[in-house]
Amino acid sequence: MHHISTKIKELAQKAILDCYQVKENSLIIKPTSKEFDADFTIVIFPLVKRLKKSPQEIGDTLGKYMLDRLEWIVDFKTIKGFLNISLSDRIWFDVLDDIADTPHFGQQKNKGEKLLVEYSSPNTNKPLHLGHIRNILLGWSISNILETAGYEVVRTQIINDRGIAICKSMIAWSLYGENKTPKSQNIKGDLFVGNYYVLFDKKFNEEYAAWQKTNTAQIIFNNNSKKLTEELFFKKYKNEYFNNYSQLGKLTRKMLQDWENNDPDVLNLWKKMRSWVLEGFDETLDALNVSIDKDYFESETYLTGKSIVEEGLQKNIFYKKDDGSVWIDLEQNNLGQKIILRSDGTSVYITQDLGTADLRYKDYKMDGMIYVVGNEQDYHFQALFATLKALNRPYADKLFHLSYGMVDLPSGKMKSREGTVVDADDLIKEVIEEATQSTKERGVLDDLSPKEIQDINAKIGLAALKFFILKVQSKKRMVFDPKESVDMQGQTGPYIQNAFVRIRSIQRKANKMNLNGADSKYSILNVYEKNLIKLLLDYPHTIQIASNTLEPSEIANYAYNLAKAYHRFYHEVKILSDPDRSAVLFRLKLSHQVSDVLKNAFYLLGIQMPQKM
RNA sequence: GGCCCCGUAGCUCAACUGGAUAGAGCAGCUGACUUCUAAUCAGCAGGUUUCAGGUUCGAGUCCUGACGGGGUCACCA
Repeated sequence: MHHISTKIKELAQKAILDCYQVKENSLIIKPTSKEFDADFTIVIFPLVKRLKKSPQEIGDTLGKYMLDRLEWIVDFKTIKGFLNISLSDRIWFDVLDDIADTPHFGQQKNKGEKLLVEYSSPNTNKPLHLGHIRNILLGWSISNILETAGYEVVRTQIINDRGIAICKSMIAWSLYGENKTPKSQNIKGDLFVGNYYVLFDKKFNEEYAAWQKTNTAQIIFNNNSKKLTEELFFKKYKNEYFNNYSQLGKLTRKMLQDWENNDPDVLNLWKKMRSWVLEGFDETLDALNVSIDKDYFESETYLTGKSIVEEGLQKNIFYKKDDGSVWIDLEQNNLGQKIILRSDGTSVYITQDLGTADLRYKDYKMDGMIYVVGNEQDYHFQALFATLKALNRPYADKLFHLSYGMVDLPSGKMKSREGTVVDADDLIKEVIEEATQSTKERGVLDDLSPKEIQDINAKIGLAALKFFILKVQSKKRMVFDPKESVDMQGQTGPYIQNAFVRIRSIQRKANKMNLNGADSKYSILNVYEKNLIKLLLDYPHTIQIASNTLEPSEIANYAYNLAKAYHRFYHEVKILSDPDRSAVLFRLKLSHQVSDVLKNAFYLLGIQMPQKM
């Protein structure tokens, strides 16, 4: 019964075959648009040329044929090149019954495939920000969607916990930290460490500014300035200063070497500070109500890629230049030459990713992987996938880059140097605060315990934030207006929650009225009811699309449309006070199914439903 | 400059993948709570889908070329 449209399509194809002895495979069937009174529409135009008959004649012939064969087709009309088909109400009652009888409606059957999803993937030197939030929400949501679409899913991340940037915060803490800890300062661990990362930059800039006045610096400037102003020259020279003259730079590079040589003091410091950051990350993920099954750390995987480099060289998939660096030729994929290993034998970004991929295969034997990473890395992933393909990895045919656009502020790009980065924890706090204000004003939660109130406010605030981000197609760059993100009216998460809460409220009342049981006498659907059933029927299809296109926004927009249709229905139709008992029971049943699907769809987005609001 | 992505109402986004008169929300204006929760509903207004060509019965969607925005072209990640 979930396949009304495919049934109609098949019948239409049969009709074409029987009436015109022509086979038509790419028939288009779609829901009839609102301004016409029918249920499904078959587009006739493509047939006109082949059959050399008028659209009207073809439509009428096919319509009549179908009307005669299927009892639940009750009418048809050919308008211009469109054959509009009307179905009997009974089929929609059957559909609703069928949905109600389907346990876990929307859940597709097991595909027997395991997919690994990578998201979040932060650096352990500063707290998460708005960009990470988009990443995490997309990763979490697509994981849920894939599970519902029948895949087994493993949620992972790769944590960048090594390298020069990490050492900067370690140096700053050793020099200026006075043995303070997140606990002693009562600061969240990731923010605590991030502050030292910022402090390093500040101290380094001071050091650099002082150095610029020295004779050495002036000589360098005079010899190399090439007409640049002093300011501009030293801006460009910063990196070289760090590597060749800076005291702090020297300390930092020394620390990285010591780290790679397993110096116990450095390792201890590194472990301590890393654990602070990771604790902080955990808190943020908790606050967002998401989780990750398995962490991979670059500190653990950065060496493993090297065995793959050996393998690639042996199989002549990679080649070595005279200086010792290793490359792969991806010219036939239009991706040029890609470096796989540095001339000094140390690994680069892609080396790690090759290693991590194999490590994951060893751990999980997955059939494929999805990397949730910003679109500035499109090229990297093309190269990575092509390389894994060249290496003939068993999972190489099912690798996807869920490439999402940057998040801008109304004022423009987020820039850490200009302090315009929106901190994840601040943002979460803010949206919950906004929800709290709102529920307080409206007084709807007054009879609940403080804990329940807090819980509901968190659900509402997070719904606003998450929906605001997930409703946008992932590949599009989006503008994040903090003011709009806490909006709770119109096309928002709370609007959809509100539809759910209205249904719960009705159900509570219905229970008190002892309105239970089934009644099948209700037989005439109004447009609002029919519309809701049609939308419910769309749900599995929507999951399919979202899963195929890796697009949570499909679910977000679907949920909005369903909630909107319910709000309309709620306003236009008496549910409990209708004198016809069979109507009441039918509408309760319909409402219940709507609430189930809304709840499920929101689950797919990682958003929870409150019972009251 | 080469390659990749984006361009739809004042703003934020849709448009079932080529189908009928391009839809929602916000902001603005008007109306609906003694009635199942008004975080709601209805209405008004808002568009040469950046531009110019092309493909065809039919283009916001496909192709070409401009223009505008962003990304990327590291032995960074």
